[in-house]
Amino acid sequence: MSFALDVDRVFAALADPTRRDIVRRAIDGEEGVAELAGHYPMSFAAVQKHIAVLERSGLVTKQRIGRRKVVRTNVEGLRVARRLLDRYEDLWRGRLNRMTDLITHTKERKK
Amino acid sequence: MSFALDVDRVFAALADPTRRDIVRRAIDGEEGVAELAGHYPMSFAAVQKHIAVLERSGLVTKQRIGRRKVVRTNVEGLRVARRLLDRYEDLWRGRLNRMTDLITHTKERKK
DNA sequence: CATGAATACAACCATACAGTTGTATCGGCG
DNA sequence: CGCCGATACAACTGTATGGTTGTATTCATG
Repeated sequence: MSFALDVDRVFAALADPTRRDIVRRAIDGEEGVAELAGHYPMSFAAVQKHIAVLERSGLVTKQRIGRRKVVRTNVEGLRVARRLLDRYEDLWRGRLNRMTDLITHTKERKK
Repeated sequence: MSFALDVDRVFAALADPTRRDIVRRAIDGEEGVAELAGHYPMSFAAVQKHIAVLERSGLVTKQRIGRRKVVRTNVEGLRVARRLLDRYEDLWRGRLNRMTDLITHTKERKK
């Protein structure tokens, strides 16, 4: 399976509009590489490469169905990124709390 | 000020561990460029460039304090990325709901 | 108001990436 | 089995990126 889910690769993969759109479409997990390629104004091979990038990042997987390979996004990959952003938000809130504490402290000192 | 907050740049900026660490540290908004540079095993100029990338993406801003320029992360930039990931999650849930509907429908047909 | 600390910028190198075209492999189906 | 639909891969081009060193700018402060 070789499931990397490397944070660097996940964010790098999401930094391209074509790839984000592939991720969106592949949520339904119905289209093969060729169908996906049809939606973008670039060569088949280019889209194939984008999908390969997404695959290495762990954001999508491919599964053989009939004679096609269906691309499907792996929500867990999206959650890895989301959790990281959530941690930053937590730190931010922590900072706010510390600032509030400081203000409170100051006020008490002033009394 | 030139506040971009371009999604592409935000994700690209987050795709580097050094830059993510700068974002984390700059949440407290206390260190200047030189202090930040001290934490990483690379040249001052390299860190400066990383900060410039973060600035162009809208993830951090700089503010002159004394003779330093203090770097502080802009939470709104993080939220832009988070919202996008949230939308994917919504689509995913939507897909799950549609699948459930389909199953329900099938069951009813079987009855 | 001159000096030096702090930051910015330019030029350069190596490597990675997005796109192209062309060729090769793979596997379902007549 | 053999064809062909579908996918993969290789080689090449232009451009962006991460890193370096060196020089320029800026401005607080003694």
